[in-house]
Amino acid sequence: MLDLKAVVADYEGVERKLARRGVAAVDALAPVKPLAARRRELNLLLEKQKKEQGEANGRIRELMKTDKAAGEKARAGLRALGDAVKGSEAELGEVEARIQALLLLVPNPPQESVPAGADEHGNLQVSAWGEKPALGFAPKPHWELGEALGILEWPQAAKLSGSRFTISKGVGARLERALTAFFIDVHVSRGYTEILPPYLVSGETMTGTGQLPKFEEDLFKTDGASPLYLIPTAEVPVTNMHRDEIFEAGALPISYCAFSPCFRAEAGAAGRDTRGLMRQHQFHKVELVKFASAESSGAEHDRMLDDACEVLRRLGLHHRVVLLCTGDMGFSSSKTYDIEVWCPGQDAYREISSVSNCEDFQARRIKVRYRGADGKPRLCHTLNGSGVAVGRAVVAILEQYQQADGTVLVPEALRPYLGGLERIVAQKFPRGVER
RNA sequence: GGAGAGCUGGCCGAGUGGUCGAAGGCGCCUGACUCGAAAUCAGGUGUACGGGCAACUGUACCGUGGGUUCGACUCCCACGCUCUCCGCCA
Repeated sequence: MLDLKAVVADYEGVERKLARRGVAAVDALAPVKPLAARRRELNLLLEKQKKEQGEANGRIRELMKTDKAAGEKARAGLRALGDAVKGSEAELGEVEARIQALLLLVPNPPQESVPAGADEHGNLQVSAWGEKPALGFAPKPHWELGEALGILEWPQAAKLSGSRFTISKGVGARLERALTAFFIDVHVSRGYTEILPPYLVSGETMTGTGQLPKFEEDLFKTDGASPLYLIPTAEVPVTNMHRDEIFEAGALPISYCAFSPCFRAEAGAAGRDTRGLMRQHQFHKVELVKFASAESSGAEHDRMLDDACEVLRRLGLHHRVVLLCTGDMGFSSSKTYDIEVWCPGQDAYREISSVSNCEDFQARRIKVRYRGADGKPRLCHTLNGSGVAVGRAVVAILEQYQQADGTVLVPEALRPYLGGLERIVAQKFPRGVER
């Protein structure tokens, strides 16, 4: 959320920064301007009225002690003043609620260093690690490999839940569990604290990180009197964990890693990535979250990117890093790097991690602050990044480590987590005939 | 799910209609004393929004939201959360 004070102080400046996101962002902000002016008027009026009321009440208090009759008489005249205060309060509350509702729909302005662009074609490659493995045969996509190996299963999943769900079996299931443990172990060794958060959260929590109110159609929601939402990423509960808190100076940065399943409605993605593991309603992810000071968030952002890349380096997975352009960034982010891993079976680099600096955009919504050198509370900067998506790591391993005979080598770093397994070979599981 | 108790400042805790941002204590900061520290003494110590170049200053905030009242931490209603006991349960 934008700072109303900043919007009022320099409307044109804020507008110019927002314009890099496109006209829709500017249009979202426009109606705030007249409301802010009205809010200021009401604030001044209300303070004046309250001061009058306070003074009048003081007089009555004294009167009641000395001359009860006169006091009773004075009471009657104050009714109007009390009503006026209530009226002003009501209108101010209404105006503030409208401003709030509008500001919640305005995206975070991009940092200066973010390149301009309308969509993913404007993204900028900033680095790459490793190279495309020389397979020497026509690589298969992971869905063919997974099915042939018997470790990934879609027809049965569709029977249970419909499209965009997968069942992992045998080594396939163990592979996800192994990757999860491996990712967490790497991040913990590099200073992150492990968190296992709730997977269902309130609407308030979803609003704190920016999923609501604008992106409700992307979320799964429970029925009932007090509905809850299924988290689309552990970023949501972990970032909201410190809502309304003030950190003492020196406590920052605070770094968390959290495994969770992620639930996404994938509204609007009809027909895209319908095969395989790429785009599921439910997937697993290890998420990184940091709370940093305003001064250090840029450096922490780079460090988080490196932490996410580290797990891919240890797995020997070829990948590249792109800096997202203004048109491709998420709502809450001021700057985002995507890590794209090479998927030879799809002949494409596919996103496996997204590392964002939200600056104070989320912190303002959830009031997470820290004391600066002067002892005054300041908003934290929040950062989040995948470290990394587990299902997509399975995809990359299957596709990059596939062999001509259809087996898949296990990256060395992962073998201790799989009981020393060096190679995934076809497995058979009991199966009846469908009738 | 049922019954009871409670929710006040960083923490503990007083306050049952008016002078309460709120007693007292703890913690923390500053100063005095000390070679230094402890102890002791004195002073200070919240957040938000607004006004002022600034020193400063106004208003609000006692779980949340309503209501009663000239005036609510204090009375009424609803909700949330915590704790204890009972039931159920992986």
